[in-house]
Amino acid sequence: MNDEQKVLIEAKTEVLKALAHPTRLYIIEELARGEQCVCKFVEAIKADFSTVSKHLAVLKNAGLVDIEKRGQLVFYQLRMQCLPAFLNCIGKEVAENAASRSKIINRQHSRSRVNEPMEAS
Amino acid sequence: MNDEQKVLIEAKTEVLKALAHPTRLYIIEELARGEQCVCKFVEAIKADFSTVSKHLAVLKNAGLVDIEKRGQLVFYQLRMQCLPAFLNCIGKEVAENAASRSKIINRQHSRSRVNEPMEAS
DNA sequence: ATTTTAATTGGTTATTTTGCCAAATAACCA
DNA sequence: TGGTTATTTGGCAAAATAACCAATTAAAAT
Repeated sequence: MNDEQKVLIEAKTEVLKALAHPTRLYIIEELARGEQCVCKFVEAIKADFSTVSKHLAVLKNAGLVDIEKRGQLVFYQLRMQCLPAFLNCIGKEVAENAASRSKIINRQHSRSRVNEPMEAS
Repeated sequence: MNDEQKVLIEAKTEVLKALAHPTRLYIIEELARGEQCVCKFVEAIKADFSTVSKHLAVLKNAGLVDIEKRGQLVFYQLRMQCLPAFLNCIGKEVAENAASRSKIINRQHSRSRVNEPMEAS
């Protein structure tokens, strides 16, 4: 593995690390349905404002979201268009793997599925 | 967020956590090109055998790889078919984001791209 | 101008993850 | 049988992450 390879892999890892937390994944899935302000997440997640804000900062630094400030609210929007398809695929896999153990995950997966945007090549 | 939602999100997060490490991501990308034995990774990664083995265990527990023991070698194979497409997409994004800063990542991305299997619906 | 509301930042502590070493398995070979 | 090679497991120290509190910034409303 040479240096260039390493740089690229580490950059991709940053993106994956940003996704790899339940709170952040939840935020991403919400954003897949449309932009949201920070306050909405705080409400839904029931964590400290500062906690949510820090998670959002991680997503922003990874390039996964864009920000738009309107009035005193800050709106976050999903940036990486290939995400919904992938998350739906993971959801499907996870549901299949869990199928033998329980049916809860399966049912929930159908409900949480999100529309995937058109492929922009 | 109800309990069912939580269970599903946490299950998906496990998968993403498994991907979110440079060594494991490297392994996954190699596996996308075809099965490999543990010893090949040890060589390429230059880490302790035990370290590589533990990373592989993480991938296995997340359901990302299958194992096949042949003789004294253990072969790992990629399981989640939607991974290559997603990793290629992340690579593209990362390359674009980095474009202004440096051209290294861009060049490397073209080279590391991996073929995506047919969509199995 | 001051207060209020929304959000971010800094600091601290607790938890999780990682990587190496040494020891244990497991299959093949002499 | 005993030895060698490939791999996994257990344990521990070091590094990275996460969550909360307090303090700060910034826009809006009074």
